[in-house]
Amino acid sequence: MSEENPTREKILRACWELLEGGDTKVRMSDIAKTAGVSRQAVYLHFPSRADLLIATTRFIDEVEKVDDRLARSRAATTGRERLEAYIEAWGGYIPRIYGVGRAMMAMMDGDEEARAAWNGRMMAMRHGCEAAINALARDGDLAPGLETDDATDSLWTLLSVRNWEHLVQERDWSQDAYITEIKRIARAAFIRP
Amino acid sequence: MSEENPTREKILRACWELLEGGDTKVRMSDIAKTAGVSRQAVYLHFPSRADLLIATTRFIDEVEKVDDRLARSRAATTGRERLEAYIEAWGGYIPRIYGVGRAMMAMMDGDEEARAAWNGRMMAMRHGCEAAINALARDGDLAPGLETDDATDSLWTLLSVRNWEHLVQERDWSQDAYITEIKRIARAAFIRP
DNA sequence: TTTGAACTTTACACTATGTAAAGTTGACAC
DNA sequence: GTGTCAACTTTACATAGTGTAAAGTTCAAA
Repeated sequence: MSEENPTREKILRACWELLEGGDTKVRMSDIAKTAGVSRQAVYLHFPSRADLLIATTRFIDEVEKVDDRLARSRAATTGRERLEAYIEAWGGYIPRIYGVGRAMMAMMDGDEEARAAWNGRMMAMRHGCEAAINALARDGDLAPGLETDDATDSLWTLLSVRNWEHLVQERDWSQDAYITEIKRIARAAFIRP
Repeated sequence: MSEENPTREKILRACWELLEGGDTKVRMSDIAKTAGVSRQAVYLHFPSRADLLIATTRFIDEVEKVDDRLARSRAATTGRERLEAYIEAWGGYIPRIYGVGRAMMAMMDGDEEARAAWNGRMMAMRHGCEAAINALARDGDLAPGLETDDATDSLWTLLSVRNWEHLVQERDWSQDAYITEIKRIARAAFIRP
């Protein structure tokens, strides 16, 4: 897991666990307690709460192997397949990062570092959208009258964590129903009829 | 404006103005200073920051006449017209409330009262979505295989403030481009081909 | 001239982050 | 054994913002 320091890892796992638990207000002292270390020990490893959250997202990425998941969608040959594969890959990943993502998003206004870190991740996700849209365009399957840039922004918005939150968390959709519906909308909106 | 108390109104307008200005961290003391009253005077009129924000959204609703705007979409006869009219009405209203909305959304995890108030507004918006979807279904124009409940949730998600934020604030889309694209996606996703 | 409401001023309690520094512990070196 | 170093704990404190409390000011109306 590329984490050789056991205390650091205990803290990261504690942070992950607590945020995953849906606790909306996780304090540094909560994390310390869960990790079984003193609050000050946390500051020995992470200069600030924002840094800890950012490190936690990176840690999750490694443990859950995001890149591998998303890379798989690149194997698809046609644009249509690629679009679906990407929605499945990213859409399936959202629940894994939602806990920490929520905390990061909450921290975004106020902490510039957290904002940049989260935006960076979202821009990486946008590249996947761009690749899918470009593959569609290459096949001549992109809906007529659409610029690839705009279609990329649209798809990126459709796949946002907030939309997942709206449907799965607030409206109680199942993960499967979410994936199915997003694919349906994406097909309808981006693929030439 | 139904606001007979001048000091109270000064505070509400100050709050509105500051949040509209994009300031992400507006403090009670900032609002007091802008309103030209002492910080304590604010607490004389509003028990807490959450209450002030909630009162501000209501104030904006009255000044901007949301209900009137949204009601106009009800005049449309066909489902297709109604869908477009509703997207224009609500989509056009989002920029007016975005400043305060952002502050409310930021406050949502942490303050149950703020959460309930904002969710209430969003559920009211969902009713408009439901009416548009029902009108489409009545005309036999709803895309096949769609339950009206699910379609309502989908449209509601598509029209979320967060999606407007993604496109207009983060990706620099014009308001017109936003409206046009949301209408396009909605047509593609919800109307029988 | 008094009274009362609205507002100001001053002070303080509380919570969470983050800084600072002295004390403890245990492994490893010699 | 003794010393030393790093990692960790403990205690204390600075800071920022919300919200409470209460005494003082002002001004208009009875």
